[in-house]
Amino acid sequence: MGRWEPDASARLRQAAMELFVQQGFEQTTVADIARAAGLTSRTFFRYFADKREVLFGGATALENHLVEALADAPGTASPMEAIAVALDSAAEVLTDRHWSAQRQSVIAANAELRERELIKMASLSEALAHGLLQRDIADAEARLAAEAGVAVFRVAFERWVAQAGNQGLSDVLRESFAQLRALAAEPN
Amino acid sequence: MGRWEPDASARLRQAAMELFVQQGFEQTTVADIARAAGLTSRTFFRYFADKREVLFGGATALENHLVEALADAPGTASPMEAIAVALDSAAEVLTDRHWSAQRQSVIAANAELRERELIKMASLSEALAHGLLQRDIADAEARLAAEAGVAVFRVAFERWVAQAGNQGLSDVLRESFAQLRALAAEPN
DNA sequence: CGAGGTGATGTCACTCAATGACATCACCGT
DNA sequence: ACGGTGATGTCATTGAGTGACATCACCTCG
Repeated sequence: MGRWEPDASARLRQAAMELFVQQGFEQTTVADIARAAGLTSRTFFRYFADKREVLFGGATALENHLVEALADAPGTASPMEAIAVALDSAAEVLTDRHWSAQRQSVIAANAELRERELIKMASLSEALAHGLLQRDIADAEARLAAEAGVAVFRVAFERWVAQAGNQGLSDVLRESFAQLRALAAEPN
Repeated sequence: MGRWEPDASARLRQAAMELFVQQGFEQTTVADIARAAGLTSRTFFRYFADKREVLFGGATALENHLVEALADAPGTASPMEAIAVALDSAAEVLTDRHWSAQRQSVIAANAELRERELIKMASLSEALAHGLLQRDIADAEARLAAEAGVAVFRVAFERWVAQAGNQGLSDVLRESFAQLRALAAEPN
């Protein structure tokens, strides 16, 4: 037995999620979270850069996953095709729809958390654009394809967590991509 | 003569911009800004919800402008066409390219400011989507068109402030929309 | 003209997020 | 045993943000 309980980071994440669900993000202090996890605030900030970040630890992992999938996409794929392949692989990580929904509702209820969510999405977009550059796509084209792809992802993800049925994320993504294609093909 | 110097809000904005440019956002305290404007921190927070907001006062005005332009777009316009019309009207507000560039560089240098910028863009996207709903566009379609349109706007705006030449924002926007059309038309 | 209301600002006290410096102490290998 | 290491705690401090209340020039109304 170690001197300390194991998995301090996971305990903090779990305690934070529970408290946020119970009393909301603002009403929960970092000291509350740390106490619930049997630690001190100082230790919280050793694991998370700030109070919000405790909810976004998985975002970096997701981003890496998608970037790898993009790199593995067929070399013959068009930019949007490659982006679609990459986003589709998110379904491999986001398996627990209920947990995603709970996290989404905490984030939706707080402006600061929505901001953080957005910058994570922007980071994802940049990473995907960078991946397209590796495929000799021109800069503006790559950024635009990545931005549009992430826009599709956001819409699809929200539809996926909110749906009454049990459609897979992949299917919702496919439908949303088709919708964008239709929209952009119209004269403008 | 009034008891106080006029335009407290404008003085705070100006002092903030100068200090941010000189020493950066983080290195500037709210007390610094207030002192430079001949006021106290407490008064700063009466005008701005938080320290970041002093840079984003114009965002609401821009949003309103675009929403009005969207409402004025021809009823026959397709969703993307209407969005393009609305975004084009931004050129009427964003006339001072140098000021925009200066503001952009302050924002780009700080993660918290980038977050705030993103949520303003998201708010713009929501407002535009809402405007499309008024035109009897289906929800998912409206959100997607708005998201894609704002993605185009972001790319175009950055190109506009960074360019060496003197191309108008309208022209850059038109080019970026054409680029999206080409990207989305490709098989995926 | 004087009394009282109004609105913008100041003052004070406080909470909480965040960080740096330094102490503690179980465990591990030598 | 012994010193190093790493995870944690303790303490002090800064700065953002807020609530309660005071101040005071100006305005209006009797």
